[in-house]
Amino acid sequence: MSEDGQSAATESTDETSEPTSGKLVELAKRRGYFFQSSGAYGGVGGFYTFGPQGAALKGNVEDAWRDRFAVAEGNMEIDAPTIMPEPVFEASGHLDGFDDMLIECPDCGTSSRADHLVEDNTDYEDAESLPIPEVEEVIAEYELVCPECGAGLADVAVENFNLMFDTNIGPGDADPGYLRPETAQGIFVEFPRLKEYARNQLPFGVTQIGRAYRNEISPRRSIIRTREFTQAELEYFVDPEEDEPDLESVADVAVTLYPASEQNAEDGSEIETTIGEAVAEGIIGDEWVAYFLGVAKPWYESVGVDMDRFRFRQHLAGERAHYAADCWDAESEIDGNWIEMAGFAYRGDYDLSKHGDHSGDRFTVFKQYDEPQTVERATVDPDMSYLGPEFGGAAQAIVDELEALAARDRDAFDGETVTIDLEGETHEIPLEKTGFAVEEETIAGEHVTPHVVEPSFGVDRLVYTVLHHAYREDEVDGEERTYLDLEPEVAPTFVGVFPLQNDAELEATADEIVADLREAGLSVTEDDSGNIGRRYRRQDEVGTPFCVTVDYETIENPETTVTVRERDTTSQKRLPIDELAETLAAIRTGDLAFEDL
RNA sequence: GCGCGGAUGGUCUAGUGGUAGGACCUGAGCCUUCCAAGCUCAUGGCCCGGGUUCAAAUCCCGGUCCGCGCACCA
Repeated sequence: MSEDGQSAATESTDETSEPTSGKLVELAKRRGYFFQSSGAYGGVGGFYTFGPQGAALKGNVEDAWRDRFAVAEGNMEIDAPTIMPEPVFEASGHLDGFDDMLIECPDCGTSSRADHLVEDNTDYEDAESLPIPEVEEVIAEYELVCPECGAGLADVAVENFNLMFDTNIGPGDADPGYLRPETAQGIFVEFPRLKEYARNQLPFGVTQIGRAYRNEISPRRSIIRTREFTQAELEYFVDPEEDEPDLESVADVAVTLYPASEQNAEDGSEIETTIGEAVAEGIIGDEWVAYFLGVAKPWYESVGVDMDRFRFRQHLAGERAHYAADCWDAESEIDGNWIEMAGFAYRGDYDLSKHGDHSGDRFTVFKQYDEPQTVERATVDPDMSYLGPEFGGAAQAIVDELEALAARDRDAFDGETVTIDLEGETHEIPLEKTGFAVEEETIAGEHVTPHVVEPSFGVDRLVYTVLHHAYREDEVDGEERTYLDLEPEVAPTFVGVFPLQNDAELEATADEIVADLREAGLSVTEDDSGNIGRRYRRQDEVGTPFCVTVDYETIENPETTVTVRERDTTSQKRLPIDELAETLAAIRTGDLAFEDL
């Protein structure tokens, strides 16, 4: 976590320019946000447990995402299994595409892609499709060497490494399955049924919040890169020819963009613009992607991402999947490094077409024309009682050719006989034996494969960013203080309730208040230990926005008020107990501000 | 997976070939009429497995985990 070099790459924006990751990870461990899993058994790499505060924060973030991307957009949410059978991943391309052949140099230890080595140094073009023993043979035959140190790689084993966790479905290994490497496939696979729920009307969107698994070679940076993580994904299915996003509603959203052209430029930099302008100037190539960027930005802000440390970065041509026309990431800055929090991709019909090809089902939507179209169609209905005896085994081939010919060249049926060329031989078929006819057909519509726009969010990285961007250090009355400036909407604990001192009467009143607030649906913690300042600091450190203190005025005053203390400013106001729950609930939903009390 | 560095109560850390000390936290009590105060007491630890040794938390080897760099990140 060195400061040099890294922080120079980006202009840090505020008082937290000093790296805080170390301190944050320590706080997260101590206060129950997240920590290494299975610690009692030595820990396991790339797996983290969200503690009591972390699970609540993550849940709140997921709820906020659901409100915005499912409920507010009118999309439907599903919950698919995390394990799916092998054919799903054959179709999706993960079985091949996620599979790397690695070969490790015995001398210098460098790992290289064995298939790339072969392709670069031999005439083989698609080494990835070769079985491993054959790749090993080729390496030995061509005496390929390590690209780093030049050591010979003949007789070095090629390891197959697939980033997917595999398992067996049921007993034995006849039915392999995989833990999904992204939640998206669970949506795509169910498309034929989901489109029924959408009553075959495009556009429609399906969301899913769930776990995905990748057996990363090297998990890093606490919960930034783990082997099990949570995604919140929206697959939005559109008719590419007709559907258009409501760009107007997000046109004025101000965004920081880092387009590919700027990344490639010598002195490129981020661009401050609006969604509307970026589309007008062609910076964002796809309007759907632009729309969801416009939805995402204010949402990120609402859950507490610092907009001075946030940008959308366009994928460079090289990092884009081949089917993606345009792709942007949402990135946040953590100690001078930009990390990817979400990807917004226009995936075309790639996914649905693949599943349509590989499965027996139809991954299309029937699109009705405004007016039914009448077309003339030439058909044949061959007389098999003639063709069979006449041509024997070739009869079926002749039928196929007649059908093809009718579609291709109606004029061929103008004469007394029809001429068929079949494997060099010419056959004359009497016209009346072909059953040729031109019919009028009414076509009500067509089957179209929808295109997919995919906003895909990493929830863990977002939670990490929210914590990191909320981390604050300041001084209160000369004492150092650490607090988390979490948005009330996502803060895991919303209010702490304290009796000012050890006093049965104060404690009894505090108990009643706690019960009231909990009944109002607020997340409440009660604390009567130590002096009042310590209790305030405790809540500051987990980011609890408000604390209520029951003092002697509360039990003496007929109006029975308590103090409400706000976390960031530590300022206090007195509120009547009977208005407390209602007022705090309104603050949490954003309908009321503490300053206005 | 490779290289470098690291691992001591919940957290942060001191330390030596002779079985560990501090600070903070936490709990109990006293005190206390609003911001980590004070006093008393208490709980709690050498990452795991081998080896060397009379003796290993310390030295050696292997592993696990963490951080960083490389590679990887459809």
